[in-house]
Amino acid sequence: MNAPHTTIKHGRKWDQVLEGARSVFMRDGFEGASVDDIVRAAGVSKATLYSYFPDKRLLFLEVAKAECKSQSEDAAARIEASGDVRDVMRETAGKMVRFFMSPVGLQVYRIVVGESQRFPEVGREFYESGPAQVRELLIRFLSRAVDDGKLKIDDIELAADQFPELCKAGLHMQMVLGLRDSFTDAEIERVLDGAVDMFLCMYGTTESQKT
Amino acid sequence: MNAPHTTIKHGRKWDQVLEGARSVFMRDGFEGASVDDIVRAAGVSKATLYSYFPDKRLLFLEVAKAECKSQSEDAAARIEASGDVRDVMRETAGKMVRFFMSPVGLQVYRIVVGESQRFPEVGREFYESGPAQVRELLIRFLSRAVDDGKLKIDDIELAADQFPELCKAGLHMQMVLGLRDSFTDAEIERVLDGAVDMFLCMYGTTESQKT
DNA sequence: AAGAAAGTGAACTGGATAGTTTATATTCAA
DNA sequence: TTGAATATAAACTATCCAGTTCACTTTCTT
Repeated sequence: MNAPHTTIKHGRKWDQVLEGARSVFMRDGFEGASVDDIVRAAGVSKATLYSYFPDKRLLFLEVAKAECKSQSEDAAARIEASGDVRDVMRETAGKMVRFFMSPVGLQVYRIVVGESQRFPEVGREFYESGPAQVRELLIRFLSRAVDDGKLKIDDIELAADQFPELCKAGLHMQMVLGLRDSFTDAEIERVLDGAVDMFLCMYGTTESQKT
Repeated sequence: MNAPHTTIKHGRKWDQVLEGARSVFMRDGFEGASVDDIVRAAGVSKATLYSYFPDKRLLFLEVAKAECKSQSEDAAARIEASGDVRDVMRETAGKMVRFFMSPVGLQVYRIVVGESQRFPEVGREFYESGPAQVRELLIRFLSRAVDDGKLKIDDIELAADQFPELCKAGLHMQMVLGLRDSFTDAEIERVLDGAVDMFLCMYGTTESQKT
């Protein structure tokens, strides 16, 4: 479709394989997904799959990285936007939490957690391409806000670690453990509002006391 | 050793099997641990293991529950103690985070997360016997503090979910993903102090502003 | 149209592992 | 001491699955 012969990537079926892998991994997890299922879903032969990806693990890693990339680019667009600190944080919070709690976000997390013990590069690459990107973004955003006198933060890195944790308070664990498979918007907003309130209570200056 | 014939549990080798399973699961994860390894570690025959536990998953669940139980009892002792709110929270924070970040705590988490998709009762039972216990404890503690006028909290359940998240800000994920295998006491204390400061900034009344 | 590159399918290798069975041995209570 | 309950060792069943190979076909390029 896009760029007929400009594809510097790999052969024609690369995307097809990746998409098949994505859908099967998301449905069945890492161990649960058999390579035969993946080739069937991708409509591709096993030999083709193995001509692109040396093994199942690397294939998964590629899927996870693609997800993280698209996600963190999305978050970036939001956070670069200027505007009231509270509003930006509130929107960013929404973006983040809706990703961790999406089926894809949860499944990537589950698999990465499960595999990063046996395959440390899985954990590392996931972290670099997902959480670390968001963290950098937040750090830049917070630094700017501090420079502008809109926030007062001694330890910006700590603050950048605290915020995402607050945003998923209680929610993420229940979903990851399969106790709940969804939350209402009201339940989510309660947590997000709580996160932003608490964050600004600690680090806010003039604008933005508790709503 | 203890209680020669008082053991209402199961036969004589129950504990032995459980201990062997614990050590192998903690070393190799769930999929990584073979039942043959476990029986070897336990010094027990395979048939014996299967006479106590119907399958590998239930065996793991028993191990995880035992860990959680001992852990949450430990946390209970600390939090029931009266004293300055800040001190109790700070100590509780330390307890919690040192458990999540212990090899056993991490490994139980990794396995439970990995398996709770395929086996929902694993997630549920883990949650009930670990995080939910601590949550209840916190809720009771915070309610008391609110009644005594030491804290001001509208949504106590939210607060009880926020606190543990703050305590592991940045730390837990890096360990779970294998990016770091330990943190210095100073690194941990920075996060714990930050958690307590932020929590009390939001919910504190008279005593306990930022240190 | 022809040769090269990419893809196919199906069988195959090699290895792992959960759970069962059985014949034998140990433990323990009465 | 005896017999019932419990434990053992080891072989066995029954799968399952990642990754390879190869003879053959499709697609692309020129």
